[in-house]
Amino acid sequence: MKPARKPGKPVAESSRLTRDDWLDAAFRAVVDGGFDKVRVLLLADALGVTRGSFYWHFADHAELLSALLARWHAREVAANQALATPRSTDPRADLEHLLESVLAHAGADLENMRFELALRGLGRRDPAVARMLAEVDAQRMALFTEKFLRYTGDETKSTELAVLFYLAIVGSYQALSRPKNPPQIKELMQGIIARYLIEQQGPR
Amino acid sequence: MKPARKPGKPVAESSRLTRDDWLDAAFRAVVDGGFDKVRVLLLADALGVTRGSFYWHFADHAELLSALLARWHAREVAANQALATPRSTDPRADLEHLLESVLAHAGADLENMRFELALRGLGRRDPAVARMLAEVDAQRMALFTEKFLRYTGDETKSTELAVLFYLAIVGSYQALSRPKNPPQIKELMQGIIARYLIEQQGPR
DNA sequence: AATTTACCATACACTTGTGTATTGTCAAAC
DNA sequence: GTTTGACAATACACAAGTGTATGGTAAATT
Repeated sequence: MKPARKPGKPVAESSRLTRDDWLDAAFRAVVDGGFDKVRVLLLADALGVTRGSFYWHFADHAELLSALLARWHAREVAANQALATPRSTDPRADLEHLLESVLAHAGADLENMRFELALRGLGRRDPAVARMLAEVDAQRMALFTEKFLRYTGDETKSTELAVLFYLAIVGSYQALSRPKNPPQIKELMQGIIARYLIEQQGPR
Repeated sequence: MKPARKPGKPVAESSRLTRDDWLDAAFRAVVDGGFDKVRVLLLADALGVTRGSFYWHFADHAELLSALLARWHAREVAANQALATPRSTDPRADLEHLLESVLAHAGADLENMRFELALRGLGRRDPAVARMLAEVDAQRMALFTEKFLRYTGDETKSTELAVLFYLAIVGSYQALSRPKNPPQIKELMQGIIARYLIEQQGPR
């Protein structure tokens, strides 16, 4: 009846809250409602406490936001690093795996997509956020370029296709956010790669 | 010294304001600052009057917003209709003209792009806005499909390429909003069309 | 010339958000 | 078993935003 949460246990249903619990709540608020739904009272309600708790864990509202952004950035950089090492010796399978990883499918992916979308909205007003996004975009674009290069062998072709496909993925985040679109667009892209783009290729 | 503004004269520097002046001010506020910068006091300051004027022209803040959205929607539908009738007998030139029209270049185009970006942010919270955007997206996607079809002759190929390119354009609105990108991406797309995608074609 | 009409200013009430200060409480450490 | 410290509740002050009521003014009508 008394969970007795030890440090390091992400139980998230204990009696006392931690700084990360507030960050998770803020993340959820961004996902379903945007950054202006990150308000201290709303988060406190969601967590079942009052605002008094918040100002123990964070100096102010701004600190919560910057911590949230820093966490996102660190996770994205790590994810990109993980994707950088090829998971397969087959360049085609490797490229498709990258596509699947960056495209949003459902569940947690969907949440990350919504968060990133809200983040891009922030980036239009906050230059620091814009820089952070530009850095992550550049990393992912480099990933695409490299995978396309392994697959096609053509340098300029790879950079151009990487730009086109990555921009299409970013665009799909919001122009096609209706139900059952993510699977569609994934197969569409795979089909385009297979049928139109790579005619005169040969894996090295 | 006294302009004596007659009805229908868009002087925009007269003594008294009109409803459209407020809409223009709201548009500007959205372009450089987003929808939450559309506040009655800020607009009044920008227009050189006080908030008393606003509540003569509009019932409330919500009416201003819906009028602004309605104006945008009407203009976009008109623009799409204008683009529907081919401007050239050469399908390739027609397709490239569509690309140029939808891509943002500079000046007013840039402003429209920023507005639409902010609008997509709104659409994530307001289903009515989301529907409006989806309708315009569908119209533009149909345009792309038709132009590609005229160019390639292949039905499924055209729809797939239309989706890919239109999504890339939407993505370019925000992932590449740095200076001197719009011209780059335009030529990148034209190059991709010319070099990779259309190999086995012939205009009908 | 008088009056209406269109537009603007001023002042107030209300709401919603942050931040701060003070006090309360439970569990662990001593 | 006290004491300490991490966490939470309550209450207040403050700022920024909308909306409303009411009065002022200049131009257009008549």
